[in-house]
Amino acid sequence: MARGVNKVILVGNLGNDPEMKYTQGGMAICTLSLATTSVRKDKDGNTQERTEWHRVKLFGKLGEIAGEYLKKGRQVYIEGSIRYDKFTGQDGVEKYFTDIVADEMQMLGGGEGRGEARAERSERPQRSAPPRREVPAAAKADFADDFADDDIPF
Amino acid sequence: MARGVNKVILVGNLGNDPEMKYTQGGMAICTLSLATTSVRKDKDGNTQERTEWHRVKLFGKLGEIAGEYLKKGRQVYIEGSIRYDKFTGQDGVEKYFTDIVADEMQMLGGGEGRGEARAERSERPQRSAPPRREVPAAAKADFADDFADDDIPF
Amino acid sequence: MARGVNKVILVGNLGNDPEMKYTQGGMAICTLSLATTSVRKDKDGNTQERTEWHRVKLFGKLGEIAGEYLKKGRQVYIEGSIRYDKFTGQDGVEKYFTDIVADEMQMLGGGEGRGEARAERSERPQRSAPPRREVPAAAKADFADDFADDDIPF
Amino acid sequence: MARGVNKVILVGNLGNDPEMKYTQGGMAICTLSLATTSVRKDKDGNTQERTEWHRVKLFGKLGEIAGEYLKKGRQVYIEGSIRYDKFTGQDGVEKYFTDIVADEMQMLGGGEGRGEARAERSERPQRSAPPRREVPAAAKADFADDFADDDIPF
DNA sequence: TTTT
DNA sequence: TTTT
Repeated sequence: MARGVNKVILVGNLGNDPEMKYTQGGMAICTLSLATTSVRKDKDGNTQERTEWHRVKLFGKLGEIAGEYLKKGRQVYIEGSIRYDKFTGQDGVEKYFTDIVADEMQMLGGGEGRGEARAERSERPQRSAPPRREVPAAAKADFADDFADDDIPF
Repeated sequence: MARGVNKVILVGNLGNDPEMKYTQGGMAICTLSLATTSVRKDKDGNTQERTEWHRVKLFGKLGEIAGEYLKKGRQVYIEGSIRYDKFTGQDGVEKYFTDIVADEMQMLGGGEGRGEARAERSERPQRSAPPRREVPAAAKADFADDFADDDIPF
Repeated sequence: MARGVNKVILVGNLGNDPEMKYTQGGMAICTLSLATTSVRKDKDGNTQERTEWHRVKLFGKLGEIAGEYLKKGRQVYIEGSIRYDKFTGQDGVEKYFTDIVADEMQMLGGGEGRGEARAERSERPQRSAPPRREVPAAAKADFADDFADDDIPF
Repeated sequence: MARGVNKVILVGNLGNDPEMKYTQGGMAICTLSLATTSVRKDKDGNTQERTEWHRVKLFGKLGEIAGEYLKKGRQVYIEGSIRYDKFTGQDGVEKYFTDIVADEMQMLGGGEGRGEARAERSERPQRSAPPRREVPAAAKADFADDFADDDIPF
């Protein structure tokens, strides 16, 4: 339920391996650095490239799958929403962050030894049993547990 | 032409009237502050709202139309891409900005005295003849002029 | 979970009031006829319009909300997927249908007496208690019951 | 310019090599058969798959690039719109077709010998010089010619 | 800062 | 069949 639409669709390549963290409650938080590059010709006919590096967050089971299967360089489809956050550092300086919170992830390219995974985020992040346990390549079906609300970082 | 997909779809309401600027070359830059609100129930069953304020930039003719027809409170559909920028202030502190660069805009809601406009951005921002001239409600057809590349702020 | 992405985003106006049906199990099936119009200039500079009429299906609680709040003429945002079906009539002739199966719906325009509703479809269609009962304007939170699989028409 | 939004985003694999046709004016029409598969668990916990076969049309230069680089089995990203058509056969029977008209195409998977291509459709289909000529892998930049309107099949 |  |  909401008022408005906040939707992001990305296809890009990972600049690094996924970074994994876990909340006290054991929920996975996976952070991806995802590159999308646009190209245009300038007035001299030269090709100008510009790369955006998106910080993508995946929570719960979706984050576990991402951490398990994604690797630096891998191409991935992400669907989610934009979230803007502001923190004040110890130095009193305000810092701004923009994240893409993923609802859905799909590995692209298939092929040799690349595995296959796709998952969608349930209504809200779900407890993952023991962190880093073996995760099936295709998730989403058994998002079913409940989470202590304090665990959810948004 | 590009490598990857960087697509944003927003439906929200304007928190303020559009802000207009013009480059030296006369190209319009319209900035919108657009709210999207998501709602979820916390563990106590209370409704939790969270509003994201998107900074949306519209260039050239699309920006002129936005400036002409949009008003505070108005509901609008935006399609575009995410752009991350970093500037270093005179104090030496780095500042980060995230913009949604609009490719397409459509006013929603119709009705009494609300006008109607929809436009898409051409390949790259286009020179607008004299700034603030009368703009037809429905644009896109005559994006045809050329721009000095220095005018394009990205 | 899936292989591939099949996503549709529509903003349009209803050509008629919603059509409601219910499965034997009591699940609502709401069908909308939604118009989207594109415009282009032909070589003579004349404006050419073309309207697509989308057949949108909303199941379960999402369908109940649509049936309750939407009316002919109303503007609506739909997110969903395309589904192609083939039936063979009694005359032995094959008939093809294309539906947009909605995952999410949001009424647009707000304003006087138009109500407000937004909902998302849960993993799979959910049983609605008694058909046509009073439905809150904003759903999605309590998609929780289970459905006999025979009820699900896809 | 338009009233409404009619947007489709697909990621899928080609069931066949692209089919190429050319209008009398020499414009390429490329037709793809693109599979997207969704998976859900039925009440017995069995995995149920359903595959949609989308008929995707790419016109002009975009169609030439598709014809040149895509092959059966290849994974591709398509952005476009839905178009419904009705024809009456010689037998007097009405036939219905649903096409996805592509505005943008991007080959996925990259890697060994797979080439790389992405293109966007210009405002309206553009004349391609000689059909089947050598086409650069990344298009979109020089969509510039004009087309006899009769050539455009929609 | 919007909207319902 | 809608809407502007």
